[in-house]
Amino acid sequence: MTDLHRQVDERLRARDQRYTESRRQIVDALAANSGPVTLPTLLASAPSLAQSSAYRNLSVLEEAGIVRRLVHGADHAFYELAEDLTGHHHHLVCERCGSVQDFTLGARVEQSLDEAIDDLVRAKGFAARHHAIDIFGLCADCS
Amino acid sequence: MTDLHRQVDERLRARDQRYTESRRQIVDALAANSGPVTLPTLLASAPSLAQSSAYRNLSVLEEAGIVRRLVHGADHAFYELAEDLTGHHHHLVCERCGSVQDFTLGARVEQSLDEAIDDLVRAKGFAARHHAIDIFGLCADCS
DNA sequence: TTGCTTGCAAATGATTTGCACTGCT
DNA sequence: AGCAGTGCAAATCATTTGCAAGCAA
Repeated sequence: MTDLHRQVDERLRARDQRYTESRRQIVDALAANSGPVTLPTLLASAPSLAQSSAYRNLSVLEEAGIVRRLVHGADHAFYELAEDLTGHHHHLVCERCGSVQDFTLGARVEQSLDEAIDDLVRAKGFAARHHAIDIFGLCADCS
Repeated sequence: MTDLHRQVDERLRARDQRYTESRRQIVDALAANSGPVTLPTLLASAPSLAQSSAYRNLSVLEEAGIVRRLVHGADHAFYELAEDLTGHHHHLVCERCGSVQDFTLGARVEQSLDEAIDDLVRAKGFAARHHAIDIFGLCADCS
């Protein structure tokens, strides 16, 4: 059992949930992909899963802080492993084909951004949990 | 006729579309609100509009670059005037009540971010059109 | 046994679309 | 007249949910 699976198992147990075979398949499929995937893509990677179970399990995994759900206006939502399992990153979103690709920013930029956000959020009385940067445009294949 | 209406009219004409009373009502409602609004909110501001017409007109306005549509996972999408009509800004998204609030970052931070993004995007062959920063958490009312 | 999980089929609900009608131009 | 815009009702489609059966503790 890999370290990833151990962490997932732990978080599910903490919420009195079992780490079933279906859930393991979902986590494997998400870990295998380089970026966020849609439900149809996910089902293609784990053909034995029922669609409704996939949705249900993704929502359990999301509540347990294992999976993050992204919505960018395309038909389907995208799913990826939570940042604390894979590392902080952001997304390039193709406005034509809807694909989503990960990227990271240098520590310097992230830090100055964090500081600016801290100030702002304090002034507004907003309790920030995380931030996301999306870059919209055309991916290499579409442009 | 205000400057805003003049600009909208111009962009619609450029696409052979008319600036009708319904569309004007939508633009007024969006301009009157401080942040992005959902369709139900919009309809409340312009009760004589049919729901389907509101959706149809918003999509026309979006294609003409007058309106921007935001999707953040809540039930409804949010709509706001395009940034080149109102100025560059970002969003605080409340994870409990789903409300969305605008904010701006200092020029220094925006600039260092722009530079980082330029480099990145060039390396990936991605044609960037715009970026968005979303901060997720709990708004002042919900926390 | 008890209760979490699953798969199937049916429901939900935001958004889109067909169609007939109204109103610019 | 000719065609864009509108409202109503019906369709679409991702996602959610009810329910009966399977399975782990």
